Amino acid sequence: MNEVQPSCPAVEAISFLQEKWVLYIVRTLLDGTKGFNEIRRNVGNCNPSTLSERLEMLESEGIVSKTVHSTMPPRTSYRLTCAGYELQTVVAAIDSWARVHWKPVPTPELEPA
Amino acid sequence: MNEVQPSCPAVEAISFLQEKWVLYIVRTLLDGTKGFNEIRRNVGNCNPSTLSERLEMLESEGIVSKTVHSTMPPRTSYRLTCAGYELQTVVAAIDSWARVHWKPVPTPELEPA
DNA sequence: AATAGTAGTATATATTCCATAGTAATTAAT
DNA sequence: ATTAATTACTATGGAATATATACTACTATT
Repeated sequence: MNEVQPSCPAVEAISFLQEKWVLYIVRTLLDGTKGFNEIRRNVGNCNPSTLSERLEMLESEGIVSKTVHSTMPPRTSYRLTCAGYELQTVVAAIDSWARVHWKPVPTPELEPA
Repeated sequence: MNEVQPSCPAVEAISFLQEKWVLYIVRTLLDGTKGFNEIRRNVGNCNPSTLSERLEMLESEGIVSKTVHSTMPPRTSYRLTCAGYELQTVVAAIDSWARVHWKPVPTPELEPA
């Protein structure tokens, strides 16, 4: 049943959601419009070439929309489209799964000397 | 809010869910127990070294459990743990998002000669 | 008796990712 | 007033990751 059939919607969706940084990017944009470097930081310091490539592809997939406010000095902003915003259900599912199933590594108590 | 904080559950979860092939592997195992090559095929022909590495990590994360039935000839099976099975909510969220938002590339009609 | 299938591992190559530097102009700090 | 930091990227070369392919020893099917 859940095999990879070429044009199954879920397969296509997974194929871009699984690309490195994408879920983090979507997740942080759920908080609102942000600039390039802001995303970069919020996402955990993605390298700029990679982020640039990911954002372009998300734009072409209709998940993210980009607005250039000025070229020099550069000032741009990225936001989720409606379709992109609805990925919040996916992020929420991950989040609640993680809250239940994530066993945090126990922080070792500092032994008093 | 949704920034990458080191030990936030969602961040940890995304960090392995985003690894290549992982979502496909989980998705296909939702259908039940499967062998190595079966997963490999169902997932879209993942290369064996990569699949092996991914399955090991999913096992160590407690998402997948492995049973060796015989070593020679090799016969092994993989299945989701309870925690792994509950990732179905994530897969379901992706699936329903995709059904709504995936615009299939229109197959061009064959022109009659 | 020959063929295909099992679960991987090993190796060499291809693809992807990363750190770093650099751009020109504005703003914040000193 | 001068300096430093910040903006959005691109370019480059090196590092990490993924890939195709061959291989194993044994069984089940043809």
